[in-house]
Amino acid sequence: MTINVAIADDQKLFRKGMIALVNSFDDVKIIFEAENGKQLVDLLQAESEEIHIILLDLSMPEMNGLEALKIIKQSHPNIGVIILTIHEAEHHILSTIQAGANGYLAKNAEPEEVEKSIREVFKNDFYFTLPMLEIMRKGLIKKPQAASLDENESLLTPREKEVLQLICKQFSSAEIAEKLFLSNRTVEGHRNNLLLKTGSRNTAGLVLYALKHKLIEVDHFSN
Amino acid sequence: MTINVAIADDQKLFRKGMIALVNSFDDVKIIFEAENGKQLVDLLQAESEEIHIILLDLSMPEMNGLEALKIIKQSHPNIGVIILTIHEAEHHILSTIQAGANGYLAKNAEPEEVEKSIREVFKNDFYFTLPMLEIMRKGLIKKPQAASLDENESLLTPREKEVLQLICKQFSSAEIAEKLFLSNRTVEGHRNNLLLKTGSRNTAGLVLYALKHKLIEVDHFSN
DNA sequence: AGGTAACCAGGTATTTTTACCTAGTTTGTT
DNA sequence: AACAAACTAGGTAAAAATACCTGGTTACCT
Repeated sequence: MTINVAIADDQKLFRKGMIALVNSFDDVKIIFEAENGKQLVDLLQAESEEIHIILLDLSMPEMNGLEALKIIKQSHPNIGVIILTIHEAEHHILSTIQAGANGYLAKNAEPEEVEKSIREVFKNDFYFTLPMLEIMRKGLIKKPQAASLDENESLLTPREKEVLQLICKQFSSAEIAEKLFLSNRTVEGHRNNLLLKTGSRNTAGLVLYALKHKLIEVDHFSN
Repeated sequence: MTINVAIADDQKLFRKGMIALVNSFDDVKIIFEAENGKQLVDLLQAESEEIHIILLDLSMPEMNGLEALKIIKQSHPNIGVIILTIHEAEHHILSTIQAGANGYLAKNAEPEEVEKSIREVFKNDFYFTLPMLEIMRKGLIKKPQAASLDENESLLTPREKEVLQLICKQFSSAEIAEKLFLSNRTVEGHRNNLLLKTGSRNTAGLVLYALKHKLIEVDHFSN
């Protein structure tokens, strides 16, 4: 079976080179080419042949690769998209993966890797190199940094955390005191310690601290 | 060349079955087995043969797979670890990837997939199935709810948003007034309107509102 | 030309928070 | 037994936030 490939890249020479290279692979055929994202999307709509793989450059005029990727993934979720790029910036990689990219290929990659990536994406739906997986890992670690930060949580005593959580629920010190059967002054004391320990200037800082250290979740609140 | 594999799983029957299966593959050999994470780590230290792949169960007594994984990745970063599990919960997948897992294999997978995953991890250092990639993507996506909530943002005027952002940066009304060349009373007026419009009871509520409506980002703050 | 919304700003009063103190009790640890 | 840490709670004051008013200006829309 033949793998049908489309390519989008604004650099004509590079594009033509890639077309020649890809067509030299067994059972792999370039169906059409585009020189920007807009054209790619249009040609894809018009194309009658089924496209399996798209080689997509990120930096293109008119409509860049990321925008095109998002559109394509909506209309043709089954097409495997391999990002072609010189950029190795984490940001690019992460945002393309979020958008649904199936693979990533450096423009200075070996010809063998091009072939491999196409076949892998066709077969397994994705192809990522090891350094990329590392970047993905880093990207994943960013959000649930709870693990790295909840050591600091131990900076706060259980009672302080409890008070902090109630502060984040928009209760005043007096209300918190009532809830916890404490004196207002005690709660104010905890509050002061919280400000000191977290290095915050006021309630706003406390809420942000609580969020950063996963003591509360944004979604839990009603407004 | 032979791929040397170790396996850790507390269920003896399953473990023995996997050993038989894996040994049936060409040029793949089980070197040793462990029935919990602790034993795996110990045996790995003692082993003289080079281990290429570890098949690792997550739920094990004594020391679970995740803990073992972290330890192993520190001492033997080049060993490819494939997680064996019945769990398909996102949480497990994400935390194992963060810990450096090289692949993921459902316990009800086809025997062919077991072989494939071992060879892929050995060759490419990782093997993930499509649904897993989807989960990784979801984990990478920061806050896709933005679209649903930023309609409400128009509830606040530009000036109000500006004031709100400064409130979240822990500035007092007086400081905000100074920054924006306004009277303190004006800022207090904006503050009042913010409380009214957002339905908050105090500053804590304002910060949470700002977060929910993506007017600020948690990561941007220092404490 | 009138209406509306955003923006600015003042008055007055109360509540809440923040700052800087001290100090007793309990609990757990060495 | 001594010690530290957590929890409790009080005093005093200043600063800030909240509540409820009023009113003026500008800009934009119809």
